[in-house]
Amino acid sequence: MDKSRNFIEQIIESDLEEGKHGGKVITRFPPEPNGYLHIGHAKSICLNFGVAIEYGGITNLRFDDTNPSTEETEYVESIKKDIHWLGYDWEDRLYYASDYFEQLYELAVKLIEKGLAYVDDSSADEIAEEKGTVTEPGVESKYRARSISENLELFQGMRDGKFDEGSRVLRAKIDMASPNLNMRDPLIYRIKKVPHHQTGKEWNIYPMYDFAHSLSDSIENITHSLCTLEFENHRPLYEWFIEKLEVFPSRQIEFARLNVNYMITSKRKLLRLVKEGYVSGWDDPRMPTISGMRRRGFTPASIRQFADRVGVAKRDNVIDISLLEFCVRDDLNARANRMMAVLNPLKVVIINYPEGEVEWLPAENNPEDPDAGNREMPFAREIFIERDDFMKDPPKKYFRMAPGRYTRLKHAYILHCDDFVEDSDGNIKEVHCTYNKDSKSGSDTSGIKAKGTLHWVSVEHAKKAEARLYDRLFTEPVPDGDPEKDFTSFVNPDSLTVLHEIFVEPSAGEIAQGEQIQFFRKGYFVLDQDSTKENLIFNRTITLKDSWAKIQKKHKK
RNA sequence: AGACCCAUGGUGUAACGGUAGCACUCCGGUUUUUGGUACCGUCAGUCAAGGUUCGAAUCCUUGUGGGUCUACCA
Repeated sequence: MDKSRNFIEQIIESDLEEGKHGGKVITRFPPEPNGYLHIGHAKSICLNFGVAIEYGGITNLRFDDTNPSTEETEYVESIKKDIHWLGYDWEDRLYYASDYFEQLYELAVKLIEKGLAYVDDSSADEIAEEKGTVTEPGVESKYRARSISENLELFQGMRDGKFDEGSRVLRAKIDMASPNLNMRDPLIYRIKKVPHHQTGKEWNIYPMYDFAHSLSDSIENITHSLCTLEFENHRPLYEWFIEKLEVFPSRQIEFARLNVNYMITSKRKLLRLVKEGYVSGWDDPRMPTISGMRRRGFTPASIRQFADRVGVAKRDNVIDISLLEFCVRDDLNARANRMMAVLNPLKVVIINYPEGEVEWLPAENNPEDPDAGNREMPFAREIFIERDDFMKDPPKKYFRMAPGRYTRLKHAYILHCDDFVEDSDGNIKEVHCTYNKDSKSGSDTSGIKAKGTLHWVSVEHAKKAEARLYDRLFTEPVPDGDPEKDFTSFVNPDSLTVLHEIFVEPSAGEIAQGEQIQFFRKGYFVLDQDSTKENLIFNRTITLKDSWAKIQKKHKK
């Protein structure tokens, strides 16, 4: 059975068959260093690096740093870290568009010499005015007919800093009547007397995106330049520069950007969430940023799997976040060791268990992975169980602990619930049970059948910890889809719940930062970067699927 | 409304002129010392109308619906 190919893979395979570019495949990931990478970038990274790997090619990392007023090295560093974390490597091919500023300048000069570019003294407003509209053609600038030598001299003057910002631009001379607005004499250089994070004060002019991107691709011999759909209308311009300058023919191919419901990926809106304090920062575990997902406990493999499963096509899409959640659970189920933590404790006293006695019971680390080995858990007279694992008056399908019932403690014994203590308000204070000595896990000869299996920790041995429970950041599937309401009004007030006193089994105190674990029956967790030996902090990556919650929900209705 | 692009179950994606398949979700079931996992099953789709063809999701035409574009941003 052949793996089905997306349309980009099909293009590459057909190019390969034709022997185009000598069978080479070179892609690039071209982030602008003006923000943090998010889930949408992850798709692009996986696509670009993925197809190169698939077809024996290479992928360059190139920072598209042509606008020094919004870009910073802080972003350069975070972007590099995120790509490596995702599992991809550009080896020694770390480039910047700014590496090519001199070459790009020369190419602009060449365009002028060919009579295909001119310096325009018009103001931004005038240029906008003369651009025309979608239904009306534009008007040619009065500076359009300048001589080549005058253009050359003025362009050199722009470079030398002789003119003020905004006073002049270099434009390509194409067609002011083109139905494609991008072809109506687009700007290719503007004056910006702003220091650049890579080139310092060397330049007074900076190239525009279309010019820089097309020609940077060409300079790097990029064979397949993959970008999102909104650049589709730019492709004729991309090709115009390459054709007129007779340089390496990179090809731009557009695919649909990734959208995920209950998430937003607009850099501007993400910035607002940070600036306005809805989240703690770019790496808040609720953010769709790569750094946020990493802190949340998502694994690189799960994100790669997700990127693979969403597919690549040209139609607009909104992926159901449950697919991402599935990928995360699927990966974590296989690799996360199980441990026990009681998030909302209820004390159980095993009245026939000797006071002061402690048994260390072997506990399997991961039923999905026989090589994961065992650990030992202390068992004693007083334990904590989860508060909602006991009900004094249980409904029909409830099969956890209740008076008169038998319940299994995972890796330990079967308990019979004898009695419970409640205060005057009806709050359960503690539960009294008797255990059956012959029901020990692995050597159960008691013959007792227990429907439910509970997690637990020994009161005496458990460590206190903090848990941060995360949920979807928004309450609406498309938070920015309502023009009437600001997306911030849909921030989920319950997206973060902090539990200050949970109890974890002793070995949970020894896990490494960033190590994913499953708290038995409660979900996948990871140690947060704020965690210390004294103050353990666990981030809940995601809950387990919970069919009991589903049953409850159905009965409420 | 001018140009360009897109249209397959609830969601996403295959099928390249020859039996509409896969995944997620939903629903139901089996197994289970995690109400997890695994496994099985149910429901459910070619935007519309013409045309070409023995045969159309696929090619053509028209329509409809959606997206992008009028930054000295990328």
